[in-house]
Amino acid sequence: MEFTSLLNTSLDLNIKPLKFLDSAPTTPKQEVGKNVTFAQERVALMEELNRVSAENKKLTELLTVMCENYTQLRNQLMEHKSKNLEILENNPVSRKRKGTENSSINNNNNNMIGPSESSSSDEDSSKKPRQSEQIKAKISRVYVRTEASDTSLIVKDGYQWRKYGQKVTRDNPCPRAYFKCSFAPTCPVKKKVQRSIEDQSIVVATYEGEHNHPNPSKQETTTNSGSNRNLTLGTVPCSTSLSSSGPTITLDLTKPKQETSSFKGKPDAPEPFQQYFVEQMASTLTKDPNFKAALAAAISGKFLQTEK
DNA sequence: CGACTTTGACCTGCGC
DNA sequence: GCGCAGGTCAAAGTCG
Repeated sequence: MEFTSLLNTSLDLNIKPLKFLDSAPTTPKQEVGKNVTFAQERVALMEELNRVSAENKKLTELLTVMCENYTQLRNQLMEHKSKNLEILENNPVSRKRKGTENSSINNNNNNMIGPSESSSSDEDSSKKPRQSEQIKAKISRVYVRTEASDTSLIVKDGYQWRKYGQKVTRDNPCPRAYFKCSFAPTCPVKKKVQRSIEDQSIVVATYEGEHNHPNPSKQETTTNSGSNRNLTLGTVPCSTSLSSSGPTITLDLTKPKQETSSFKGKPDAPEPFQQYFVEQMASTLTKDPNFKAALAAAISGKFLQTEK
């Protein structure tokens, strides 16, 4: 478990200042009523703190499980890739359009997020000769969770796209939309967007090629202050958003491969990752009214202590 | 009026 | 060669 050992997600809420209440000096009889109220508040605060601590512990456990799953999946992926390479070396010529071995050796798997789609999509394996130059181009796949009721195949990645076609493919009843980057007329990047056949709330966006211009949204990101924030996850650019269906992390995998894969290659350099987690946790906690209440109680307790 | 979307037609590659 | 399937084109429609 490489990350949990490096990430200390527990929150040092410094609950000790409240202990002054236990050792509060004896008060005159006329303040007995006041003490009762204080005692009640103290009990309530302690309960609140216990609850928040328990929640914190739960979150830490959850994170541990997530990291374990990630490592497991990564190992499986590496194993799978090496196996496929062996197969390809043994059978170098395969003209099957539906061949899965081609798709498994291209860049897709390196950039995959979420569950790997072992079934279906063959769009990357069926490259035409006139697109032979594009085979070399970067191909990445991004999974984005959206509202299942949302029928628009829009993946907000900061770039400007122009839809030029839509097609219903054989293996997926949901239509596939074809987009071209319209920010720069010379930009060769294309994008295919289709809902996952397994989970229709997940939209799969496949990017082909590299943008020959900067991300037009990057200027805006510096002034972003809403619920949508753009962060940099190490060298992996990503954006987070909180929706009714829960938080969504979208990785911008259109960046050059060496940049996006550097995280995988250097799991022993998790500082930006840790920073990202801290930011995420801080963001989540500041949105939690219970946490705010507990924090306010802790701070007011500290003030009371200094006043005495 | 320009930019964008929709959608049917067309092109091309692949398998049989 | 034919049919199928994915990808692209371009005219028509829509919207701000």
